[in-house]
Amino acid sequence: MSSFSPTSSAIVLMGPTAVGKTDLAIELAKRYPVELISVDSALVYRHMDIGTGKPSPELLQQFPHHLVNILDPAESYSAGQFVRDVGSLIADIHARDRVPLLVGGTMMYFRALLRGIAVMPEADAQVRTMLEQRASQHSWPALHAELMQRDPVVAQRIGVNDAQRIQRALEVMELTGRKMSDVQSDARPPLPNVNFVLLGLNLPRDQLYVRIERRFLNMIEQGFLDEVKALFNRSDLHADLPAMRAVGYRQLWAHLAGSSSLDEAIAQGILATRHLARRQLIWMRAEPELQWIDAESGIHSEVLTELINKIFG
RNA sequence: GGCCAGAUAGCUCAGUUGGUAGAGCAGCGGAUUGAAAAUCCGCGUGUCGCUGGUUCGAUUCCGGCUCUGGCCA
Repeated sequence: MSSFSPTSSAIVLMGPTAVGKTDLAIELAKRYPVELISVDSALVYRHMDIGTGKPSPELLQQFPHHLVNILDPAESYSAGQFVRDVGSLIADIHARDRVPLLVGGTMMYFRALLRGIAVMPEADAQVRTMLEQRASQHSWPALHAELMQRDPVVAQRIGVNDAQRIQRALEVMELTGRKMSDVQSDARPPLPNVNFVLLGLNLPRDQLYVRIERRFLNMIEQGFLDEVKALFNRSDLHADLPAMRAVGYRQLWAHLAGSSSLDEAIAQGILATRHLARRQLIWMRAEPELQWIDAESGIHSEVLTELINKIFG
């Protein structure tokens, strides 16, 4: 059996929300010399603990996770920032003769890490405001038509109603003077020398959906609403922030703002979580190297054992 | 018990001047380059409650029945 060098390998553990990624990662951390890196666009935020399913402070102390609690909810993170952060983390972990275990469910971050992401300017609040004003005057399809003139390659893969991507493409042109399609073609895998071992944790869909509902209701029992209330009461936060658009937070925020009953907000939160899980699984299916692990067997999975043995001998 | 209104997709409902039907939501599939737990796109056969009648043809019109609301007793 061939084996990989631990100091050039990294374990990637991805899975839909509520499938049990954290539990499995902790089990691995108990048994092997790994260091955990969270790959999660919501766990980066402080003060968002219950609704994100963040490991408890005790667990985080015992099994430290990189890239957890690194930002205030008023700030925003990005796939590009993630790739920069994770690159140096992986190098450091390898230098300590340990194996990085990247665990999470933000599939775009995994994609950026594995296949690369172009060097592009960060979001620019002024440019975005300007584009939103133009959109409210002329509509997003009109701006899409403009994009079709200026950068047809990118325009053709963006829907005429996809406000977010139309805005981003025009923003990049505004800030760089280059077509986004040109800029994107520069993307390269950022860590070509790291051997990523891809594991995908999954459960049958109906079981996953049951777990999602149970977990959401459990979060409510744990005081999720109070957590959102504390954020809602902060004068510097608002519903359009990336952090406040997170599943569950968005729906409970809307309830606190008076647009739905608590029961409705809970039902909508569960629904949004199911939708999230479905989209996560779609990303995972597109990953040809991914080895699927049944969450039911978890740490006892034969596939997992075999791959782990290849890394650690 | 009487009167009235309903009964159509998993749910809420629209519709067919009689030629076997379509929206929203759910569900499913997909896209995804600094907001990604975001954003966008695609997919609609279901004894049209049951049963008789009229008709070339009934989910549609008529009768009976069943069930569900509401009102009256």
